Amino acid sequence: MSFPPRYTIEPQTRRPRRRAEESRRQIVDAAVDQIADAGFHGMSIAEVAAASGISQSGLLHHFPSKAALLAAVLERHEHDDNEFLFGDGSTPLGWAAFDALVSLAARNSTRPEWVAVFVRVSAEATEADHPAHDWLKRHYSSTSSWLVEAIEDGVRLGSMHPDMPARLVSGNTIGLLDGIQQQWLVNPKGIDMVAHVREHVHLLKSRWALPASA
Amino acid sequence: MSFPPRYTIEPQTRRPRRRAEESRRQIVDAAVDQIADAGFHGMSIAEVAAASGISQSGLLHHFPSKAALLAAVLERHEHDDNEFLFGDGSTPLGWAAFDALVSLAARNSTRPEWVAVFVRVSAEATEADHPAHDWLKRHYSSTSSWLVEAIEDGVRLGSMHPDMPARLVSGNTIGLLDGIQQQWLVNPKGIDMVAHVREHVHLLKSRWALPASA
DNA sequence: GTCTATACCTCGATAGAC
DNA sequence: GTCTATCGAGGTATAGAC
Repeated sequence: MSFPPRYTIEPQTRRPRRRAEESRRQIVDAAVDQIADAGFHGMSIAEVAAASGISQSGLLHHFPSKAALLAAVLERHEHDDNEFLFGDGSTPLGWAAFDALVSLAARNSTRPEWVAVFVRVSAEATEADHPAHDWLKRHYSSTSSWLVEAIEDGVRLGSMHPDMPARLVSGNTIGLLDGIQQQWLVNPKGIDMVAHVREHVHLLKSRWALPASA
Repeated sequence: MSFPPRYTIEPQTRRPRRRAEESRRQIVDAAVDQIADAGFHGMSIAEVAAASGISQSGLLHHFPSKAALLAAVLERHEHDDNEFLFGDGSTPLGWAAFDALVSLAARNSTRPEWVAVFVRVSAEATEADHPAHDWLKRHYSSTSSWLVEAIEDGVRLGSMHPDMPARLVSGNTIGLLDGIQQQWLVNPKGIDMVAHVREHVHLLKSRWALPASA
């Protein structure tokens, strides 16, 4: 029979909460790389597990399914982008919104994995029963209405011409951004994403910008 | 011992050549549908075989591998597009090239499966060891240089401004086309591809067109 | 929270009869 | 030219010990 000592140094369980978050972070990191290389269809949770130093079942403990893992990846992507575009809490208005997209292109030039993730998942998720289909629809509609509102504000503020076709311009701008990213992935050395996007914004300004009036 | 009859009606072997071509056509048709739905990664030759009324091994007799089947699909796609753009043997010059792209968008509006095939395969083939990677690189470089040449001709003919940045404009136009097709797949009712592409071409003309001089 | 073991499926491709 | 049968690999997910 043994009594516990009066004063014990509790093993302290090494902050399990903290460890869990660390594991999740590593897993998402590895998933980003895999999706960037092979798309969601092409990614395997076994390989992601191996790359993040955990067993396949260990991974599934944190993310109960492949789709759940994808959701975590997309959530981080969206969070990062929003942080970048609206980090200071303010929403760019008028031409500032288009200038912000040029900055976004510049930032994306430094993160090819994320560009690849976005390009691949967007294309796959076009399918109606893809696990990211709803995400894609939300992404398009929110990005598009953000740009449309920026244009409406620009018109209201007098920096943009009232005849500017907001929906067409916003769809075209988003499409161009997506399309250029794809070309850049195929040929990173040969394509200057920033120059392309900037040229497009110049073109829009040359057609629709009004002289700043007070 | 038996002699062959003097006059025989040869069994005629039911034109095996003809049958083979018919089988191949059906298989490619089914593959187009499958790739349109699930991409190349997501397509399975077993399902394609089932959909085209042949066994899996029967399919592999005509196309020895999955990659070979994809190649056949892409070949038909490219052949159809070239037929449409250069059907009469002439190459559109100057603004006619951009107008031809508007027509192409109109035609694509009637062929969602082909748009889906293109969007998915393009995104997948961005990966360096994808079986369609070389095809994609060739596609981009040939489309791009066609447009660049059309612009150079336009400048030479005096219908386009010499300051028009040919490479940027051509990359942007191709990118916009690709990006709009993707948006259209997600929301066919809400996106008018032709209107978007036409607006872009209008924009370019408003900036770079020169008054026709004799 | 992480592991091993495994169930169960689908895939691409081959072998060989007809 | 088309079939059945089968191989071997690789996929997601679950069960249960530690």
